[in-house]
Amino acid sequence: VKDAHVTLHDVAARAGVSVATASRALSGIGVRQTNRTRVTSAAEELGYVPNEAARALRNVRTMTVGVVFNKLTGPLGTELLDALVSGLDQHGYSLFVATAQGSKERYDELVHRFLERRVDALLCVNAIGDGAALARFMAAGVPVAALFSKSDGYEKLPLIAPSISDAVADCIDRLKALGHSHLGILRPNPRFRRVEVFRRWASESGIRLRDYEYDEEIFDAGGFVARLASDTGRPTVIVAAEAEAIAIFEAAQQVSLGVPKLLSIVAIRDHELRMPMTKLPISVLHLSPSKVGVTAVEILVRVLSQEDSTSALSPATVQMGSWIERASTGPAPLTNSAD
Amino acid sequence: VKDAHVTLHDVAARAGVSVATASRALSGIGVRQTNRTRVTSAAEELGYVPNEAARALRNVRTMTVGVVFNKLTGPLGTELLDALVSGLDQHGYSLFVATAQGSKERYDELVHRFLERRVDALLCVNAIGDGAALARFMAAGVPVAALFSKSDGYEKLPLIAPSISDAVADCIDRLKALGHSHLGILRPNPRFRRVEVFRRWASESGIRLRDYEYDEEIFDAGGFVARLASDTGRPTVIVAAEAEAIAIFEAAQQVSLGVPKLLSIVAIRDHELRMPMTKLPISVLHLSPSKVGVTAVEILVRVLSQEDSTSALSPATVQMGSWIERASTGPAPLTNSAD
DNA sequence: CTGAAAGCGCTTACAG
DNA sequence: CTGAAAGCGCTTACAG
Repeated sequence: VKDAHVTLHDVAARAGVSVATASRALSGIGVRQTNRTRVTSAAEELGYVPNEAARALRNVRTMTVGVVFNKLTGPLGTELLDALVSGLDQHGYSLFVATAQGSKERYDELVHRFLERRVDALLCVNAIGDGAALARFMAAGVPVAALFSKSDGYEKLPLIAPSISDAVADCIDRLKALGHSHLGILRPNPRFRRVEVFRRWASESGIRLRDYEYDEEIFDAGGFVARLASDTGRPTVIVAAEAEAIAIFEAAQQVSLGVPKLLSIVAIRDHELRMPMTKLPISVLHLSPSKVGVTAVEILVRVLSQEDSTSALSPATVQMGSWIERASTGPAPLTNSAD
Repeated sequence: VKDAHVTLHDVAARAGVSVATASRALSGIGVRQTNRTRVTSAAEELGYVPNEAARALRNVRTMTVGVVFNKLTGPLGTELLDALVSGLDQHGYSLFVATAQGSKERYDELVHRFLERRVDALLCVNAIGDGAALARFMAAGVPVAALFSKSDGYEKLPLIAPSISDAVADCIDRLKALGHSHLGILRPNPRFRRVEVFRRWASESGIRLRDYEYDEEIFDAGGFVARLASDTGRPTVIVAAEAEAIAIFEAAQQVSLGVPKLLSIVAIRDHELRMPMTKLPISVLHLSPSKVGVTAVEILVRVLSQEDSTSALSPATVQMGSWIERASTGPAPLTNSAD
């Protein structure tokens, strides 16, 4: 029962031509007008659907791209994937998706799997593992790129990295114009590289920067705000992830630490999801991972469409941040400008 | 440069055997021990990676599954996808992903595309469009299932549908035990089928149910709570989507409509994302779309592994809800039990 | 156990 | 413009 598929041979027979002519007619190569119409209508009547797998074997290209995620869940991944799948689709590529769910071993296995699938290109999102299969991709001239971040054996891959430095610059410029000279950043303990971008721009603008570490799991906004309120030398602006920024905003209102009158707040928004729990007008640094996807597709398609498969994917930095000012940031209070 | 891939022919040559023997050795079919080792080591040395596309052409199966989404973004989609890709992967299948981004035409095109790819099975999430290509899938004996919901031309597909009725039953039972007899449901205007499930179980338990419609975009929690507070015949429990439930909780506190003393609240949680804006202990009906994915994979694999490809995918209903009680639900107040 | 051969469905030089 | 033929890389009856 399986494979009741109509084949090119069937079409050719019905049209009374050779398979070669049928193939040419269907792909728009020069054939006599009469033959063309006969073939196309035969294909139509029979419900012919070309076998892409067979075509892939004959041609070298499979017209597929593989993307392997470290973790798929989480809003960043979804947005990226959405951009990738839509973009590649427009260029005729189908996308294989795989996820390692945090396991290095799985990650390497999945990369190898796509080698077997003969994908035309490979995208490694937040790559981890030994990258043993990468050499084979190189040997076969298959372009491979890392997305977002890379590590371990994937270190040598060209990286298409996200950046928010432009948006941070906008934000800092604006805060400075508002008279702020002391900025506090709330960050979960260990890695939170974004702080570094702020540090750089702040120092360039002559703005003091202070770190506040906290436990992501049990952030006590009330306590934080209380400590802040009793600190006469406190920053006049606080930057935090959106959830924490909201909590701080609410807590600040309750201890009458007016926002933005006495304290300005900037949120970093990780995702596109509607955030309806609050009507609070928070100024925000908005991240759009889809921009990384769009850029990745552009770079990929450019390389793939070249005859000379230099296979040289160029690394890139994608500005995925944007600065949106709302009412949670205002002029710096005069009171504690001189601490 | 492209396709510097080592082929089975190369391996056979180096091992000094025929390609047939090489093939058999690699797939563990009976060959002499000496030959087996020679072939495997030859393959190892050459870095042989089997060409899955060629294998697919020869065998009938491509060991691929296609999933087309109506919309990929949004937490439901991600969780479902994660479950699908992990599950199928374990059974050796690779997953093609596509998204129509809300367009019916695109949806149909993408389904057709997967026909060309000769996927072994097709999953249609929230299918829309004329479903013109479905007949071809049928003819080819390729199993196709709809996930979550179906419409238009996809109506006749077996549906793997999510349900929360078990969790709702748990919730209602509990509320009844707490003495509640009047329940209010907040729902965005048009479609919000979930309400029906509540209606059914409420009526079975002899609980009165009242609908409140609202505008999702500009829900005024303060106004809602104010109206509620001044209504002596108000429900003693309110069910709402999580965002709105939180807003109501907060608003209720401000007008001293104590939760759960005077009003119990139940939230419906659509996704897995950490929801840190609130420390509020809200009782919740939790949705896990990944369960739908897991079930889909089970059903699919069962059919695919059958010799007699009956291609008969069975429809199923997946309980994806769970009832989690916290402190926002308590005993019904005595005051307005007799309205 | 092993090899030569056929064939999966297509495309494309190669001759007419 | 057209057809017969080769070949993409594999697997599997079919004979030895």
